[in-house]
Amino acid sequence: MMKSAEVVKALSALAQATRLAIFRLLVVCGPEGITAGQVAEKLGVSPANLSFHFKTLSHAGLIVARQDGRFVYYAANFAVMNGMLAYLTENCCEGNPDACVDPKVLNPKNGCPQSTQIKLD
Amino acid sequence: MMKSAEVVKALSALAQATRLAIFRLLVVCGPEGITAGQVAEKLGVSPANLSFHFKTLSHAGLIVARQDGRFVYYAANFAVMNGMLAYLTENCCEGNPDACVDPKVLNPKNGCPQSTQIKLD
DNA sequence: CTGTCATTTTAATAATCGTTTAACAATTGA
DNA sequence: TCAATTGTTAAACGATTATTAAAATGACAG
Repeated sequence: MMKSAEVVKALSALAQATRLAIFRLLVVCGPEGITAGQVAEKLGVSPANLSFHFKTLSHAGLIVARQDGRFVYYAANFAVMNGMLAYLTENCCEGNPDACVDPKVLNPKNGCPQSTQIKLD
Repeated sequence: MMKSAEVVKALSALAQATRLAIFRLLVVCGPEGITAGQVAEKLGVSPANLSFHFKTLSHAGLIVARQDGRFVYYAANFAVMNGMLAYLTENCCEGNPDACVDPKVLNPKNGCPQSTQIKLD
């Protein structure tokens, strides 16, 4: 179970347009991740600014970096993301979560929406 | 589907210890909500400060207010919360969400964890 | 080595945010 | 109406945050 301070840190990290876009891109890319340069190109962010935001996300535990030669690969940390989501919804509706049900179909294994098409923004 | 700016607003609203505690309390209380005074008492927050944070959460669409006599009841807006969570996990792992699976058992109807005990912090 | 590529760090600036205090509504019951 | 209760608003202050440009690091190919 995550602590409040950790969750606040993770939410703060995501509460910024550029970082939210970075994170969503990494979520789509899965555990292998993509290079910092690819992220910069896809999102049109300057290297210095991107590095600043990577650090914030990384410090919050939401992404992990792995160096490969000259490149640095970044990937989403799904455990922390899921921990944060669980913290937000814990004990919802006094143990009767059906009271806040959403019609969307979600993957029962991880609570992610079951979409077939892939697109961002 | 929520827009990036709305999600950033919702995440910003939750990215603060007091507001996160307020929201979690309201999530547990369900759609009926509780009064501002009860929240103040449970969390030990001054009325002025609480009102300030209510406004931020309300402006982000995460909570709704309803007046009843002298009291103002606040309740979590589950639709916006679920929309925010869906936005974060959209298209995860290029449509193979099993790659980021979490062992926790989640309610397939809404993605909330299935807990039996109720407790905060 | 030397130069180039990929990324990070530093420093500076402007903008936003959280808390407190005090004063201000709105509702109700005597 | 008067006073008590419940909650909101306004102003002021210190603290945090995002962006930019420039310099610096680290890795590799020739």
